Amino acid sequence: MVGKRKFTEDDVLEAATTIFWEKGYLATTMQDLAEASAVQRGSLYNTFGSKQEIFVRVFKRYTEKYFLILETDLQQPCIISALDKVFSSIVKRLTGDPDRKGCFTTKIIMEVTHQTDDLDFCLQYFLDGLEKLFTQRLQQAIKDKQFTGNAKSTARYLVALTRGIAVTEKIYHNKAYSTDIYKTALTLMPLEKKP
Amino acid sequence: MVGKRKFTEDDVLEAATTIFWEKGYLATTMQDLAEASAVQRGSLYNTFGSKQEIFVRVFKRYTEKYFLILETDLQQPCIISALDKVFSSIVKRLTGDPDRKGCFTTKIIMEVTHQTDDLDFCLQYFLDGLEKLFTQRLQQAIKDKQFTGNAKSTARYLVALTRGIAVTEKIYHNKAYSTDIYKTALTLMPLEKKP
DNA sequence: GTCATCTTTGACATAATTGTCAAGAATAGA
DNA sequence: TCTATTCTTGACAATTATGTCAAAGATGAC
Repeated sequence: MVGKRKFTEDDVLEAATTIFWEKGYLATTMQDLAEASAVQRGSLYNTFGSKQEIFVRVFKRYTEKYFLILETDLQQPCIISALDKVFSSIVKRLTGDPDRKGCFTTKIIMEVTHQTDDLDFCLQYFLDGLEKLFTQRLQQAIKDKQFTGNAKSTARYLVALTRGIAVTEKIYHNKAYSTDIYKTALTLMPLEKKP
Repeated sequence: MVGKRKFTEDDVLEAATTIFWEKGYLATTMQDLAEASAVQRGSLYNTFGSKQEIFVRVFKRYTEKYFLILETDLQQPCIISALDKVFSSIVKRLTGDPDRKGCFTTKIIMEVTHQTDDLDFCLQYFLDGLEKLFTQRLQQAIKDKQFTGNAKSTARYLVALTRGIAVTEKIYHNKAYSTDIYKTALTLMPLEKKP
């Protein structure tokens, strides 16, 4: 059958996400994407233009979903619970994947930063978003007298910590290990429980 | 001139380190390594066998050098100074590279973990080594009454933090930003200055 | 000086990837 | 029904990587 589009762009992006996640950006070929999405290579070029354009859309799509999850996890009334929820959620996702693909964004950041401006923009936008969400929540905690400290600096520190856990988790893939790390970190923080 | 080896293995490994660092493992070709080391592709196969074997030797070589630096930086008598030295040393190296290659080991970990057992072993050996060195130093600090806390958990937390800084630094490449992160972290730690 | 050994070197066949394109087929609108 | 449009499909040429190998040159032990 020829003449009418036989796929949705979102389905392709979903399939492409898996492939990019597994193989990384550079090692993924248009052939891989075509097979994974069951769409001909030519059609992918027609629809998306290039591998990079597919990737940018994949990454943006992933970013939006990630922000939603983080925002939700942060909505606990108590800052201790909120941060605990964020980290346990991260650890759960990382260690719950039988394929051990690891953290998608961290993998991509370490692989493709400084290759093209379009990619750089996506990646920085992602980290900026994390920082912003943590900062907002910490500012709220300060207002609520649950936190004493600098919101922005602490937010950056927490962003780095999430990335660090992503890296060590890739090697050890051990829930107890990753949990120990973030519990240790949270114990150190100037947090006060006021529900 | 033919008949006698015209290169040293270490020179090849040094050149290969740069290439792997810049391009990552998968994207690096034997052709790249041949050009960078000025050694024919055939000679590389003769001498090392395969790209993976070259890489394993590159990574082990790098690991040894890294351990030496970390061990040295940790040898400050005061634990506060020791950790500050370690992190400032890391940040200095990362932000001091005009090519912005980022952290070699973190990049490789996120790229190639779970591809082959040989690679996995190298990577885990590296992280295990970091943890061990941090643990030993923290145990010493406990003896010196400079630190109260769990040495092993804290060591793992510090390892994760170094990896996290490596990731955020890759994006922002900003010394003040990275410094802010580790200073924020160190401020939180139960450290006491006793020189 | 001779010979065995160790390397280099260029070549080769195979395979994979890329980006493009022309031909063909289904659909929608007039 | 006719036509313009849209998309699929298979094919193509160009490029690149891989792993191997035979020919040939230099060296050192004897």
